[in-house]
Amino acid sequence: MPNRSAAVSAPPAAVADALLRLGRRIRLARLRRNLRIEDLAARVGVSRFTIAAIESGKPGVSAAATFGALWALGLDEQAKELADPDRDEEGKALESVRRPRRARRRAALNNDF
Amino acid sequence: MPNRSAAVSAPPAAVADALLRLGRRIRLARLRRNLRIEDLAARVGVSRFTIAAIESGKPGVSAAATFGALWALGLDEQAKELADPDRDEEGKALESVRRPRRARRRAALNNDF
DNA sequence: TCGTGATGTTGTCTTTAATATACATAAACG
DNA sequence: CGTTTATGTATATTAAAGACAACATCACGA
Repeated sequence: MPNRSAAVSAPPAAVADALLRLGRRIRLARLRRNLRIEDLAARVGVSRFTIAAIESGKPGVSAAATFGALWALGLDEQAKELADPDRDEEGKALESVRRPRRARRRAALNNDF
Repeated sequence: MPNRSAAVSAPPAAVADALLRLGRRIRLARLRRNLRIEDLAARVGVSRFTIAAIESGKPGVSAAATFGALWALGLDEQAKELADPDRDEEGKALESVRRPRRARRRAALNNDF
């Protein structure tokens, strides 16, 4: 994504690792199905270079291409459960009773003194 | 992802839905933690507009930004298990005994007749 | 082993993702 | 309420994502 963002040009190690692992797994799933990069690319609707980028874990590929690859391989079930609110124990614990539509910084504390 | 690719400009419904759902969930997780878009953006290393794009399910956002948001919210555990080869029953079933490093189209079938 | 074909690599070009700024809107909270 | 401020929207800018072509490499199967 243009105009250098730290998240893409130098992602946190955890993110870079996740993308690398996901790429290797997509490649494995593709080979298991005996699909060429080009075959998968056609199913997803991108060029073979984009699939190659996904499989090598490049940070810049679009989310649509990445999830599209999972979908084209029939691996999108788990993707649907990503960030499931019911499983977000930390989030549930932190959640206040009311669920605001906007976050708010703690009060400005503009009191005198 | 520049240069219009069908996968991004008009993703399959299943992919578009997945991105929309993921975006809504990221927003919910952020609000539960009482973070502003800007706060999350700072953690991820992108601008607030990119987080807004993720939360609205835009297909073009980079995978690094998307996974970075999950990571910054502490929701990356499930992401690590995406496309787990051990759970890919279809893939395991299709897999040949040998695991080739390249897919190959079925024999050219150039036999006479 | 040999030829075919899948994948890697390099380079160019086009399109657009991501940024930044400014302003509008509307939700929180006192 | 009324003020504060988070978020939405619009525009302009810029750097990179993605496509395409050509060639190199090397794995696979006959």
